[in-house]
Amino acid sequence: MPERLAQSAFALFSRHGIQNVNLDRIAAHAGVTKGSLYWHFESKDEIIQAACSHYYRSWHRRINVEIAPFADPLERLERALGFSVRTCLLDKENRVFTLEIFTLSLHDEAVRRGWRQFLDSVREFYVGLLEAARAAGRIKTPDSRQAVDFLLAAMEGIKLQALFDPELCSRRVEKQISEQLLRTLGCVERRRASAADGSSRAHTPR
Amino acid sequence: MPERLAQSAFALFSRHGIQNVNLDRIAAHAGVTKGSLYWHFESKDEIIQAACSHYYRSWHRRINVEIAPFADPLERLERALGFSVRTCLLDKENRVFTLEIFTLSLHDEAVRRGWRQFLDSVREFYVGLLEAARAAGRIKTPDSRQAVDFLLAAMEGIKLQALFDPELCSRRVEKQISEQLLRTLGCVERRRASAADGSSRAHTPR
DNA sequence: ACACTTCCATACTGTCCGGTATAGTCCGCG
DNA sequence: CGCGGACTATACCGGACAGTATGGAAGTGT
Repeated sequence: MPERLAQSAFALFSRHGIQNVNLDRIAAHAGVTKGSLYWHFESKDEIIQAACSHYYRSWHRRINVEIAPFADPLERLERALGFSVRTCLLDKENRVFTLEIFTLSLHDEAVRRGWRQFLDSVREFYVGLLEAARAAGRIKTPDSRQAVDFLLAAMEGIKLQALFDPELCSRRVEKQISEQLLRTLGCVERRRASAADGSSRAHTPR
Repeated sequence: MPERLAQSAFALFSRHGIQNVNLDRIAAHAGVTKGSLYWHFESKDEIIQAACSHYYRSWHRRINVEIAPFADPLERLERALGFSVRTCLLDKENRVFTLEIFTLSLHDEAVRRGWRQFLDSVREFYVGLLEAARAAGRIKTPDSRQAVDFLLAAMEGIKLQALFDPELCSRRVEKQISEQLLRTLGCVERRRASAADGSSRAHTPR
C-alpha cells in the first residue's frame, strides 16, 4: 500500500504539480482515503519523498532496460543518451515532476539531498559508460567527469527549453541534440563515419 | 507605487519562493498594506507578472551595462557569456526566481508566454553578438541560432547544477564553463591564442 | 465649502488543506 | 472466542491566505 500511494503521488504530482494536488486526491487515486494515507506516512513531506524515491528507482530501471541489449560501449552510451534526451523532450511527466522537485529543493534540504544523491548515481552511471567507450577508443575526452557534468547540465537545460518551445519535442530534434551532445563528449568514430559513408545514416536509431 | 510593489515582490519571491510569500508581506516590504496593493493590482497573479516584468527589464539593463565598454565583437560575446554564467552560478536570487517561474509556467499559460518572450529577446541578443563575432572571423559556427539555443540550454542546466553543488559557485568554475561554452560556439582565435601565448591569461577577466 | 478621485488602512470572509481524533473492520494468534 | 495490531473511513479542526467591503486621508477642481 505505501508503494501504491507513492505511485499515485508521483502520477498526480507529475501531471498537476505538487501544490495543486492535495492528500485526499492522492488517497483517492490509490483507492483509499486520507486516514489510510496517514497510517502509512506521517506528512505530505514524507509522501513527496516517497514519490521521489519511486521516480529515482524507475529512472534507473528504465535506462538499464534501454541499454541492456547492447555490448558495444559506444552503442550503450548512445542509447543511454538517446533515452535521456527523449525523456527530456518528450516525457512531459518527467519534466513536470523534476521541475517541481527542483523548486522544492530551493527551500527544502531533505529534498535537495535526495536529488543530489540521485544525480550522483546518474553521473556515475554516465561516467561508467563514457569510460568504457573511452577505453574502447570510441570517445576522446580529457576529463570524463567534467564532460558528464556538462552533459547533464545541457540535458536539464534542454528539458527547460522543451517546456517553452513545443516544437522541440520531436524525434528529429532528439536526434540532433543527441549528436550534439556526443560531439561535446569528443566522439571520434561516429563523426567520421557519418562524413564518409551515408549508410551510417540507416544505422541511426529510429 | 506599482513599481515599488513589483520590486518588493521580486525581492521576496527571489529569496523565499512564490508560494512562501503572501500579499501582506509584499505590501509591508513596500511600506503599505494589502489594501493598497489591491488598489494597484487585481490579484496575486498580476503581482507575479509585475515581478517578472521587473526581472526581465533588469536583466537586459545589467547585461547591456556589462558589454557597453567593449567594441570588439568577440570581447562583447565573452563578457555577455561571463555575465550570464556568473549570474547562473553566483546569483542565488536569480536562480530562485527563475526556477519558481519555470515551475509556475508548467501550469500557467500567461507566465509561460511571458518567459518565452523574454527568452526570445535573450536569444536575439546572443545571436546578434554571435553574428558580429562571426562576421569578424572570431567565431566559426555553422548555425548561429542553433548554437545559441544550445548555449542557453546549457546555461539553464548549469544553474540547476549550482543549486545542488555549491562548490560550483566559484570564479574558477565560472571561467571554466565560459571557456567550454565558447568552445561549443566554435571560437577560433581564443583557443589558439591561449595555447600559444600565456599572456592572454592576464587578459582573462578576474 | 463641497464633490470627486486616487490611494491607503483595517477588518472581515470564505475556501482550502494538512493534520487529528475516533470508530470500525479484518486478520492472525493463543 | 477474545484480543491486539494493522489498516481504513469519516468527521472534525484550526491556520493560512487570497480576495472583499468599507471608511479615511489627501489633493484637486469648481
